[in-house]
Amino acid sequence: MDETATSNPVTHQLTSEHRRLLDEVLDKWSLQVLDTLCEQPQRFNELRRAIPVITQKSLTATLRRLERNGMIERIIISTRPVAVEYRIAALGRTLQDLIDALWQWTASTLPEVQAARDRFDEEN
Amino acid sequence: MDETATSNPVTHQLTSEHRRLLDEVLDKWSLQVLDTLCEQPQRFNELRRAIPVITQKSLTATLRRLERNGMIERIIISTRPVAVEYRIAALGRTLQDLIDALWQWTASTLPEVQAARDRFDEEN
DNA sequence: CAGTATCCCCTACGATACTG
DNA sequence: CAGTATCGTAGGGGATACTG
Repeated sequence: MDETATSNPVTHQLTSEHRRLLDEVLDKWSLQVLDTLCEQPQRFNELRRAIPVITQKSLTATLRRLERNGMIERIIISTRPVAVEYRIAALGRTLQDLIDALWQWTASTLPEVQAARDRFDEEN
Repeated sequence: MDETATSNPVTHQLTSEHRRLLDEVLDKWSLQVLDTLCEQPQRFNELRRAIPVITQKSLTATLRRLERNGMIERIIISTRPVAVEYRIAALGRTLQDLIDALWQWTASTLPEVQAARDRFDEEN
């Protein structure tokens, strides 16, 4: 589908559009939400429990943004107290490996990063 | 080197430390700075020219943060008007493939994302 | 249950001016 | 050249209260 950037390590076409897409998808809470939804569909309050530190407001905003960008789907189940289920969309699935790679990267480099921080802070 | 998270897709140890590391390294300008430095070391004003939209202030802040986290090195060359060179550090190199993957992901999915946005916006 | 609606703060960022 | 210093603004996000 895309052989645009196949062997083109240097000249990226980094428009602000591309950067803003990453901004929207890699923002403060998105990774954790996507991560959670990659495992299985979740209801709104299930997500709150899965990510306890997030506020309702931020969770709503994150879900709306991800839905708008086609990363997740919002499914309304018309029961009496309405139920809403969020599930990862096909586009969101394409991010899964990247997200996993990012988490693994943090896990494996955090110790060295912290050492670097300590060095930097005491030099300063 | 790390077989910690090799076959562990579900239970990440997502402490706030890990998330904050991503926040510091994947912030608004970091990707572009790292990307540029991965190609070759750059002086301060070279970086400004490579990323024209960034302000001095933001570039300085980004460079300091990346240096503090061990991603880049700041090398002072004591000439009369002092020269400073920034270069990618070993830790920063470990991010290179991830960054490339992220850019490629944006490039290949942006059209679909925009279609999703259009759909979302007209439904609303 | 799944959200809105407010208020409020804080800091990220831009713009501009200045400096060793 | 490679930055600091200062001012000002927009909005991201928390806390809290309310609703179909």
